[in-house]
Parts: sequence; C-alpha cells; structure tokens
Amino acid sequence: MDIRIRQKYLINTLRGKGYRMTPQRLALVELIAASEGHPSAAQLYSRMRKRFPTTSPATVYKLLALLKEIGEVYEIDFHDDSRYDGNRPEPHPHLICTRCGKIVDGTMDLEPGWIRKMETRTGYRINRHQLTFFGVCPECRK
Amino acid sequence: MDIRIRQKYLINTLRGKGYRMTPQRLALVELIAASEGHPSAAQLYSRMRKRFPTTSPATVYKLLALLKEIGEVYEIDFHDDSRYDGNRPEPHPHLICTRCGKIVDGTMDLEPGWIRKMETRTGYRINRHQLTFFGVCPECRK
DNA sequence: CTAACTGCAAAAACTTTGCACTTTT
DNA sequence: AAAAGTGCAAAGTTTTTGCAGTTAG
Repeated sequence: MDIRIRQKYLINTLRGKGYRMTPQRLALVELIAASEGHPSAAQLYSRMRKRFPTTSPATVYKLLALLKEIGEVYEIDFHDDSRYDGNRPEPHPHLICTRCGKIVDGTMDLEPGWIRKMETRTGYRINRHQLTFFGVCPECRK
Repeated sequence: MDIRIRQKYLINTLRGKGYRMTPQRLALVELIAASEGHPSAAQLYSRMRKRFPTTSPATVYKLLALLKEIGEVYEIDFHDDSRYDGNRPEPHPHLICTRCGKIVDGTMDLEPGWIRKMETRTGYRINRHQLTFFGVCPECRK
C-alpha cells in the first residue's frame, strides 16, 4: 500500500465524516499512514512533538480512538504499550521480536474456512481477531 | 483438566521451586486452578477479599507474576484489563464476547505446520503466540 | 459564526515498588 | 532463626476527562 495514497484516503475519509483536518491531524495521519514499525501511542506522541512541540498526548489518543472507531487503525493490544497499525486495518498476524521489540506483519492470514469452523463449533459470531506471534527476529538470532 | 489435580500440581510445583505456600497463596491457587471465565486480576482480587478481607492487589499480582514466570499461567493481554488462564498454560485461542465480556477457550489450535511456514517465510523463531477472536456469544445472539 | 479541536492539568485505572511486620520452613 | 510473603501506602504507567482558549469549515 502506497503511503501517500493511504494518507490521502484517511484524510478524505475523515473529512467525509465531518471531522476537521487540523495541522496536527494532518501530521498525525501522515505518521500513522507511514506507520514504520507499528508505533505505540508514546512513539507517535514523541514524533509529533518534533513538529508540534506543544502537542499533548490527548491529541494523539483522541485521533487514534477516532480512527479505531471508524475501523481505519488496528490496535495490537498490550497491557503496557499498545501498538497501532494504520496501514492494514483488517485483522492480520504480527510477529514481535522479544529481544529488540521489532514488529512486522505476518505473511499469511488465517484461512476463512478455519475461522468459520471455529464459529460453528463454539456458537460465537466472530467479527474480528488478533493473532500475535512472539519470537526472535532474523537479526537478533545472529 | 480436573480442578483438584491442577490445584495440587500448582501447589507442588511452587513448593518444589522453594516458594512458600501461605494460606493466601493456597486460596489464590485454588481460584486460579478453577479459573472460571478467565478472570482478570481485579476479579481474582475481589474473590480473594471474600475469604481474606485484608488481601492487597500486590499479593495477587505477585503470585500471577510468579506463575507466569514459571509458565503455569497464560495471560490474555489487554491494555486495560488482562485476563488469566491457569488451566491451559500452553498457547490456545480464546473467544471473547464483545457484548457480555465472557471468554471461552477455542476448540481448535493453530496447526504447527502453519506456524512453521510462518517461521520460514519471516525468518522469525516463534516461541509462543496469542490468538483472540472477538465476537458475540451464543447467549447474546438471541 | 459555530461546532469542533488543542493543549493543559487533573483524574482515572491498572500495576509495581518499598518497607515494616508477620509467617513459613 | 532466616528467608520469604503480606498488606499498606506511595509511586509509576498508560490512558481518559474537563475545560478554557483557538480554529477549521
């Protein structure tokens, strides 16, 4: 997914829903669309302060909440430091290096048939899922 | 897995590692071995207070940390309210009802071959994973 | 012009830490 | 008796909320 296209799509989507695009939001959307390495809220906040030194965490959290709500950002849930993926909002696996903390996207998705089978067996109506692998990345294995 | 057997196993394992079994820990282990509904730390704390009104959150968190460390409790990671599974410490899927909050165990595990394929493709050495489905449980669908 | 957003500060929620006292072994 | 655990209070994190001032549309 091209970063510029994603960025413009997010801006248009937000505008289309009546949200206002402030300079802060434009910058944040750019950071989120780039989303190098699945940043945490703290990382986004820190990057924002380079351009807008008076930014507050509230601004970051509010836009993230908004984007999550409209389904354009995917949250990787951690009890201490959640990460955000603004490029592929649909559920997809992540691999996390337990040594260096790096996060990359998985290369395969859960088969829809497998999920449907789980639905049938449990009676649950499944809307989304979260699949995270913990391990050691190629660089750290050396 | 029989609750009593699990409970005894946990107690023996802890004792075998040189940890002391206080009345609080015995009660907590019983709660964790039963683990009805994958309790949160707050729920365990609240259940503990019924028997030991002076229990502090620290006691609960410390034992959970211990059990996680020795791999006998599995944490379902949420940024706001993690859940704990003391019955099946090995990774396995969970289904969470987004309406009533109920959590049940999945009926199928990820195929080892699938995980190995993900390893090969990404170069990661995968040690464990976390798979959580969000949806609506049979009762809430009515 | 007006509804929405920002940024600050304060609060909330969850978890961890320090320490004196108590208890297990 | 010694090492370890409990419980309290305080502190640390991350995230949320309230509100006055500012700004996009």
